[in-house]
Amino acid sequence: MIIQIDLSSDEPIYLQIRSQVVHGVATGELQAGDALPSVRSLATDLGVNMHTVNKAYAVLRDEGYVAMRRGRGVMVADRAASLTPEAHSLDRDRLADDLLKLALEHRARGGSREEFLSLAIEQAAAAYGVAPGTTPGTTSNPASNPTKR
Amino acid sequence: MIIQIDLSSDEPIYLQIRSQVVHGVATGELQAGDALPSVRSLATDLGVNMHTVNKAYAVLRDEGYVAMRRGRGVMVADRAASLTPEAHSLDRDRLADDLLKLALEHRARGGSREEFLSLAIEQAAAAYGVAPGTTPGTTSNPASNPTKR
DNA sequence: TAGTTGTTATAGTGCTACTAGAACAATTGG
DNA sequence: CCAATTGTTCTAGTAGCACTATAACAACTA
Repeated sequence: MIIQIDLSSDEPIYLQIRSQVVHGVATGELQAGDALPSVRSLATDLGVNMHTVNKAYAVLRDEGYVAMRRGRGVMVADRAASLTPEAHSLDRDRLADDLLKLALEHRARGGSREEFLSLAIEQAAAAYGVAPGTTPGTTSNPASNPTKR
Repeated sequence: MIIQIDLSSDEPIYLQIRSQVVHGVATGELQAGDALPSVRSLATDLGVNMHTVNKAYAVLRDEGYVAMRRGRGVMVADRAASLTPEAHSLDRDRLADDLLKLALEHRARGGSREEFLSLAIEQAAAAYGVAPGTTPGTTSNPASNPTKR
């Protein structure tokens, strides 16, 4: 998996790395067991410090996305195996919270509910890599997202 | 309008203030022309420094939500009047971007597209203060949101 | 004129992001 | 076993942001 960062971005480097790994997990480009570049090699590739990459990986480890073992490296974890119902409920609450914030700001800007929902449907389709109308299975829909952006 | 802050929160104080004003604008609790507490008085009420409130108001001014004039105070702006089509398009792009991020993270956590969309519909309804089934007008739906949370 | 308001300037504290160098411990492969 | 690689931990420094603190200045109101 190719990881790229934007040094001029406001977003911290370690969060950019995190986002891209999460993105890879979401699209299926990264499967459980896949090896990720080592802390040192990725740091060299990106031209950043070792500790910055280490922090990104540590966050991903705390979130259950990867497993780190010294001497062996970093690999994608089987997140489904370590998912407690409480954790899922927390994720759901956080998502609901974030969606509410977006909807409120959209309304404050004069946007309509319909516009918000049509964008939500559009972006959900992009994230899941399907046409907005279809109803695919939930599991594994590898990469292939020829969306704009 | 009553503004409250949580000093123990991770979110910066000035952004907490901003969010609550935006929330007020969204629900209609704050109408164009309404006066907001002065920088100094709100700072005293909240127990924070004047500059913290000033920064919050400055952000709101830059976003077009309020107008500040020295000697007179701060009032809610008529945002619709100062909304260029380009600005609206930018807002839309940002929202789409944020929604895509949320959808991708949701998928990375193993969540389904259907779950994401049902939450989006639910929270949009909460933000617009209507039952999820109805199709109300876009404009003015004052406060009244007896949702959980 | 006096009081209130936003505006600006300087300065200090604490925290986070990032960099830097170094050493240590577990694991792997020759 | 030995050397290389990997994650882990430590100390330390720079830069920027959030917040506080004083103070002065400028525009508006009563």
